[in-house]
Amino acid sequence: METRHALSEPQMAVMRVLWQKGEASAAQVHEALQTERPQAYTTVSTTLSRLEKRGIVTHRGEGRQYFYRALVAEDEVVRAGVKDLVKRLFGGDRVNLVSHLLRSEEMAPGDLENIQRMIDEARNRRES
Amino acid sequence: METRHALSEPQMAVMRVLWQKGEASAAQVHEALQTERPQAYTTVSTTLSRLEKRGIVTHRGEGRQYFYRALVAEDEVVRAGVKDLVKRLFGGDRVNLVSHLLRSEEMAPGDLENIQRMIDEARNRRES
DNA sequence: CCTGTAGTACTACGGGTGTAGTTTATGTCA
DNA sequence: TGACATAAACTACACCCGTAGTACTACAGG
Repeated sequence: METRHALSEPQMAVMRVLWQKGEASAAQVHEALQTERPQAYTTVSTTLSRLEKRGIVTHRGEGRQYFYRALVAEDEVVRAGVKDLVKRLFGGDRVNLVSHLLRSEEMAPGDLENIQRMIDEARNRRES
Repeated sequence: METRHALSEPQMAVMRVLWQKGEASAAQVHEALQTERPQAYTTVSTTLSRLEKRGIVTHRGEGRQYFYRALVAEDEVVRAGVKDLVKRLFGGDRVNLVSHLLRSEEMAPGDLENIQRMIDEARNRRES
Protein backbone atom coordinates (compact mmCIF):
# COMPACT_ATOMS: atom_id res chain seq x y z
CA MET A 1 0.00 0.00 0.00
CA GLU A 2 2.92 2.29 0.55
CA THR A 3 4.73 4.11 -2.21
CA ARG A 4 7.96 2.58 -3.40
CA HIS A 5 10.54 4.89 -1.97
CA ALA A 6 13.73 3.36 -3.26
CA LEU A 7 15.54 6.14 -5.06
CA SER A 8 18.65 5.97 -7.19
CA GLU A 9 21.59 8.23 -6.57
CA PRO A 10 20.74 10.74 -9.30
CA GLN A 11 17.23 10.90 -7.96
CA MET A 12 18.51 11.33 -4.43
CA ALA A 13 20.70 14.19 -5.57
CA VAL A 14 17.63 15.97 -6.85
CA MET A 15 15.68 15.21 -3.71
CA ARG A 16 18.44 16.50 -1.51
CA VAL A 17 18.14 19.85 -3.19
CA LEU A 18 14.40 19.91 -2.64
CA TRP A 19 14.72 18.87 0.97
CA GLN A 20 17.30 21.51 1.55
CA LYS A 21 15.58 24.36 -0.25
CA GLY A 22 12.04 23.34 0.56
CA GLU A 23 10.85 24.36 -2.87
CA ALA A 24 12.74 24.92 -6.08
CA SER A 25 12.25 25.31 -9.80
CA ALA A 26 13.81 22.83 -12.18
CA ALA A 27 16.32 25.50 -13.09
CA GLN A 28 17.30 25.97 -9.46
CA VAL A 29 17.71 22.27 -8.92
CA HIS A 30 19.79 22.05 -12.05
CA GLU A 31 21.89 24.97 -10.91
CA ALA A 32 22.44 23.48 -7.46
CA LEU A 33 23.64 20.19 -8.92
CA GLN A 34 26.15 21.54 -11.40
CA THR A 35 29.21 21.17 -9.21
CA GLU A 36 28.47 17.75 -7.76
CA ARG A 37 26.68 16.32 -10.78
CA PRO A 38 26.95 18.09 -14.11
CA GLN A 39 23.83 17.28 -16.07
CA ALA A 40 21.78 18.86 -18.81
CA TYR A 41 18.87 20.93 -17.67
CA THR A 42 16.47 18.63 -19.45
CA THR A 43 17.83 15.66 -17.56
CA VAL A 44 16.97 17.25 -14.25
CA SER A 45 13.59 18.19 -15.62
CA THR A 46 12.92 14.63 -16.74
CA THR A 47 13.96 13.29 -13.38
CA LEU A 48 11.59 15.67 -11.64
CA SER A 49 8.71 14.63 -13.89
CA ARG A 50 9.32 11.00 -13.18
CA LEU A 51 9.53 11.59 -9.48
CA GLU A 52 6.26 13.41 -9.73
CA LYS A 53 4.67 10.56 -11.60
CA ARG A 54 5.72 8.31 -8.75
CA GLY A 55 4.18 10.63 -6.23
CA ILE A 56 7.47 11.55 -4.57
CA VAL A 57 7.31 15.23 -5.45
CA THR A 58 4.67 17.64 -6.62
CA HIS A 59 4.71 21.04 -8.21
CA ARG A 60 2.94 24.31 -8.10
CA GLY A 61 2.89 26.52 -11.17
CA GLU A 62 3.64 30.15 -10.60
CA GLY A 63 3.56 32.15 -13.79
CA ARG A 64 5.38 30.00 -16.29
CA GLN A 65 7.59 28.38 -13.77
CA TYR A 66 7.08 25.23 -11.83
CA PHE A 67 8.12 25.04 -8.25
CA TYR A 68 8.77 21.54 -7.07
CA ARG A 69 8.40 20.34 -3.53
CA ALA A 70 9.09 16.97 -1.92
CA LEU A 71 6.04 14.98 -0.87
CA VAL A 72 7.95 12.53 1.27
CA ALA A 73 10.26 13.37 4.12
CA GLU A 74 13.93 12.61 3.86
CA ASP A 75 13.63 10.44 6.91
CA GLU A 76 10.97 8.36 5.24
CA VAL A 77 13.18 7.68 2.25
CA VAL A 78 16.13 6.89 4.46
CA ARG A 79 14.07 4.46 6.50
CA ALA A 80 12.77 2.75 3.39
CA GLY A 81 16.26 2.49 1.96
CA VAL A 82 17.72 0.99 5.09
CA LYS A 83 14.86 -1.40 5.42
CA ASP A 84 15.36 -2.57 1.88
CA LEU A 85 19.08 -3.03 2.38
CA VAL A 86 18.61 -4.94 5.60
CA LYS A 87 16.12 -7.17 3.90
CA ARG A 88 18.28 -7.74 0.86
CA LEU A 89 21.62 -8.24 2.54
CA PHE A 90 21.06 -9.06 6.18
CA GLY A 91 18.08 -11.35 6.27
CA GLY A 92 15.92 -8.58 7.66
CA ASP A 93 17.82 -8.31 10.91
CA ARG A 94 19.11 -4.83 11.62
CA VAL A 95 21.44 -6.06 14.28
CA ASN A 96 23.32 -8.00 11.63
CA LEU A 97 23.91 -4.77 9.82
CA VAL A 98 25.27 -3.12 12.94
CA SER A 99 27.48 -6.12 13.45
CA HIS A 100 28.81 -5.78 9.94
CA LEU A 101 29.51 -2.11 10.42
CA LEU A 102 31.38 -2.65 13.65
CA ARG A 103 33.39 -5.46 12.16
CA SER A 104 34.39 -3.53 9.06
CA GLU A 105 37.85 -2.11 8.87
CA GLU A 106 36.58 1.19 7.71
CA MET A 107 35.64 2.48 11.11
CA ALA A 108 37.84 5.43 11.87
CA PRO A 109 39.41 5.67 15.29
CA GLY A 110 37.01 7.54 17.49
CA ASP A 111 33.99 6.18 15.71
CA LEU A 112 33.59 3.46 18.27
CA GLU A 113 33.50 6.01 21.02
CA ASN A 114 30.89 8.04 19.20
CA ILE A 115 28.81 4.97 18.75
CA GLN A 116 29.22 4.11 22.40
CA ARG A 117 27.88 7.50 23.29
CA MET A 118 24.90 6.97 21.02
CA ILE A 119 24.13 3.69 22.63
CA ASP A 120 24.16 5.27 26.04
CA GLU A 121 21.78 7.91 24.78
CA ALA A 122 19.51 5.32 23.25
CA ARG A 123 19.39 3.49 26.54
CA ASN A 124 18.55 6.63 28.39
CA ARG A 125 15.78 7.37 25.97
CA ARG A 126 14.42 3.95 26.51
CA GLU A 127 14.39 4.28 30.23
CA SER A 128 12.47 7.49 30.24
CA MET B 1 37.82 -0.47 -12.15
CA GLU B 2 35.86 -2.69 -9.82
CA THR B 3 32.82 -4.63 -10.90
CA ARG B 4 29.45 -3.17 -10.02
CA HIS B 5 28.29 -5.41 -7.26
CA ALA B 6 24.89 -3.99 -6.49
CA LEU B 7 22.47 -6.88 -6.78
CA SER B 8 18.70 -6.85 -6.73
CA GLU B 9 16.77 -9.06 -4.39
CA PRO B 10 15.96 -11.76 -6.99
CA GLN B 11 19.61 -11.83 -7.91
CA MET B 12 20.63 -12.02 -4.30
CA ALA B 13 18.30 -14.94 -3.80
CA VAL B 14 20.13 -16.81 -6.54
CA MET B 15 23.50 -15.83 -5.17
CA ARG B 16 22.59 -16.99 -1.70
CA VAL B 17 21.98 -20.44 -3.07
CA LEU B 18 25.33 -20.45 -4.81
CA TRP B 19 27.16 -19.22 -1.75
CA GLN B 20 25.50 -21.80 0.36
CA LYS B 21 25.95 -24.74 -1.97
CA GLY B 22 29.28 -23.67 -3.43
CA GLU B 23 28.28 -24.90 -6.82
CA ALA B 24 24.90 -25.65 -8.31
CA SER B 25 23.15 -26.28 -11.60
CA ALA B 26 20.39 -23.97 -12.73
CA ALA B 27 17.95 -26.70 -11.85
CA GLN B 28 19.29 -26.94 -8.32
CA VAL B 29 19.10 -23.20 -7.84
CA HIS B 30 15.58 -23.22 -9.16
CA GLU B 31 14.66 -26.05 -6.87
CA ALA B 32 16.15 -24.34 -3.85
CA LEU B 33 14.19 -21.16 -4.48
CA GLN B 34 10.78 -22.69 -4.97
CA THR B 35 9.54 -22.18 -1.44
CA GLU B 36 10.84 -18.70 -0.87
CA ARG B 37 10.47 -17.43 -4.42
CA PRO B 38 8.39 -19.41 -6.88
CA GLN B 39 9.76 -18.74 -10.34
CA ALA B 40 9.87 -20.46 -13.67
CA TYR B 41 12.99 -22.47 -14.29
CA THR B 42 13.84 -20.29 -17.26
CA THR B 43 13.70 -17.20 -15.12
CA VAL B 44 16.38 -18.56 -12.85
CA SER B 45 18.38 -19.57 -15.86
CA THR B 46 18.15 -16.10 -17.36
CA THR B 47 19.20 -14.55 -14.08
CA LEU B 48 22.22 -16.79 -13.94
CA SER B 49 23.20 -15.89 -17.50
CA ARG B 50 22.96 -12.23 -16.75
CA LEU B 51 24.99 -12.57 -13.58
CA GLU B 52 27.57 -14.40 -15.62
CA LYS B 53 27.66 -11.65 -18.21
CA ARG B 54 28.37 -9.22 -15.39
CA GLY B 55 31.19 -11.39 -14.13
CA ILE B 56 29.52 -12.21 -10.83
CA VAL B 57 29.27 -15.93 -11.45
CA THR B 58 30.84 -18.40 -13.82
CA HIS B 59 29.99 -21.89 -14.90
CA ARG B 60 31.64 -25.15 -15.69
CA GLY B 61 29.98 -27.54 -18.12
CA GLU B 62 29.88 -31.12 -17.04
CA GLY B 63 28.17 -33.33 -19.60
CA ARG B 64 25.11 -31.36 -20.64
CA GLN B 65 24.75 -29.60 -17.37
CA TYR B 66 26.13 -26.31 -16.26
CA PHE B 67 27.40 -25.89 -12.76
CA TYR B 68 27.41 -22.33 -11.59
CA ARG B 69 29.74 -20.92 -9.02
CA ALA B 70 29.97 -17.46 -7.46
CA LEU B 71 32.97 -15.40 -8.48
CA VAL B 72 32.56 -12.85 -5.75
CA ALA B 73 32.36 -13.53 -2.04
CA GLU B 74 29.19 -12.78 -0.16
CA ASP B 75 31.11 -10.44 2.05
CA GLU B 76 32.26 -8.47 -0.95
CA VAL B 77 28.72 -7.96 -2.15
CA VAL B 78 27.55 -7.01 1.30
CA ARG B 79 30.35 -4.51 1.67
CA ALA B 80 29.59 -2.99 -1.71
CA GLY B 81 25.90 -2.79 -0.88
CA VAL B 82 26.47 -1.08 2.43
CA LYS B 83 28.97 1.29 0.93
CA ASP B 84 26.51 2.24 -1.75
CA LEU B 85 23.75 2.82 0.75
CA VAL B 86 25.94 4.90 3.01
CA LYS B 87 26.95 6.99 0.07
CA ARG B 88 23.44 7.38 -1.22
CA LEU B 89 21.67 8.06 2.03
CA PHE B 90 24.19 9.08 4.64
CA GLY B 91 26.63 11.31 2.88
CA GLY B 92 29.25 8.59 2.99
CA ASP B 93 29.54 8.54 6.76
CA ARG B 94 28.97 5.12 8.27
CA VAL B 95 28.52 6.54 11.73
CA ASN B 96 25.44 8.37 10.49
CA LEU B 97 24.01 5.04 9.52
CA VAL B 98 24.67 3.59 12.94
CA SER B 99 23.10 6.64 14.46
CA HIS B 100 20.03 6.13 12.33
CA LEU B 101 19.79 2.50 13.32
CA LEU B 102 20.05 3.24 17.00
CA ARG B 103 17.50 5.99 16.77
CA SER B 104 14.96 3.94 14.88
CA GLU B 105 11.98 2.61 16.72
CA GLU B 106 12.41 -0.79 15.25
CA MET B 107 15.14 -1.92 17.57
CA ALA B 108 13.79 -4.78 19.59
CA PRO B 109 14.46 -4.83 23.30
CA GLY B 110 17.68 -6.68 23.85
CA ASP B 111 19.16 -5.47 20.61
CA LEU B 112 20.90 -2.64 22.35
CA GLU B 113 22.55 -5.08 24.68
CA ASN B 114 23.72 -7.21 21.82
CA ILE B 115 25.14 -4.20 20.12
CA GLN B 116 26.84 -3.16 23.32
CA ARG B 117 28.49 -6.54 23.44
CA MET B 118 29.68 -6.17 19.89
CA ILE B 119 31.18 -2.81 20.62
CA ASP B 120 33.09 -4.25 23.52
CA GLU B 121 34.39 -6.98 21.26
CA ALA B 122 35.37 -4.48 18.60
CA ARG B 123 37.27 -2.51 21.17
CA ASN B 124 39.05 -5.58 22.37
CA ARG B 125 40.00 -6.48 18.82
CA ARG B 126 41.37 -3.06 18.35
CA GLU B 127 43.51 -3.23 21.43
CA SER B 128 45.14 -6.47 20.46
C1' DC C 1 16.73 -46.38 -33.65
C1' DC C 2 13.37 -43.40 -32.04
C1' DT C 3 11.23 -40.67 -28.89
C1' DG C 4 10.55 -38.49 -24.45
C1' DT C 5 12.86 -35.65 -21.28
C1' DA C 6 15.85 -32.49 -19.40
C1' DG C 7 18.66 -28.70 -19.83
C1' DT C 8 20.49 -24.55 -22.15
C1' DA C 9 19.99 -20.80 -25.57
C1' DC C 10 17.29 -17.54 -27.83
C1' DT C 11 13.63 -14.34 -28.03
C1' DA C 12 10.36 -11.32 -26.09
C1' DC C 13 7.70 -7.93 -23.57
C1' DG C 14 6.63 -4.40 -20.25
C1' DG C 15 8.68 -1.33 -17.19
C1' DG C 16 12.27 1.66 -15.06
C1' DT C 17 16.56 4.67 -15.55
C1' DG C 18 20.11 7.88 -17.18
C1' DT C 19 20.64 10.98 -20.41
C1' DA C 20 19.47 14.53 -23.47
C1' DG C 21 17.76 16.65 -28.07
C1' DT C 22 13.67 18.85 -30.21
C1' DT C 23 9.38 21.16 -30.07
C1' DT C 24 6.12 24.26 -28.33
C1' DA C 25 4.25 27.85 -25.59
C1' DT C 26 4.91 32.20 -23.45
C1' DG C 27 6.73 36.21 -21.44
C1' DT C 28 9.98 40.14 -22.30
C1' DC C 29 12.63 43.63 -24.31
C1' DA C 30 13.91 46.58 -27.95
C1' DT D 1 4.87 44.25 -32.66
C1' DG D 2 8.23 41.12 -33.61
C1' DA D 3 12.46 38.56 -32.33
C1' DC D 4 14.60 36.36 -28.63
C1' DA D 5 15.04 33.90 -24.29
C1' DT D 6 13.11 30.69 -21.17
C1' DA D 7 10.76 26.87 -19.44
C1' DA D 8 8.12 22.85 -19.82
C1' DA D 9 6.50 18.94 -22.72
C1' DC D 10 7.43 15.54 -25.85
C1' DT D 11 10.32 12.22 -27.97
C1' DA D 12 14.17 9.22 -28.14
C1' DC D 13 17.52 5.76 -27.22
C1' DA D 14 20.46 2.51 -25.00
C1' DC D 15 20.55 -0.33 -21.16
C1' DC D 16 19.04 -3.19 -17.18
C1' DC D 17 15.57 -5.99 -14.81
C1' DG D 18 11.83 -9.47 -13.83
C1' DT D 19 9.61 -12.72 -15.99
C1' DA D 20 8.81 -16.39 -18.99
C1' DG D 21 7.65 -18.84 -23.52
C1' DT D 22 9.75 -21.28 -27.38
C1' DA D 23 13.33 -23.52 -29.84
C1' DC D 24 17.19 -26.42 -30.06
C1' DT D 25 20.17 -30.20 -28.53
C1' DA D 26 21.71 -34.25 -26.48
C1' DC D 27 21.22 -38.13 -23.50
C1' DA D 28 18.69 -42.25 -21.81
C1' DG D 29 15.30 -45.80 -21.97
C1' DG D 30 12.34 -48.81 -24.54
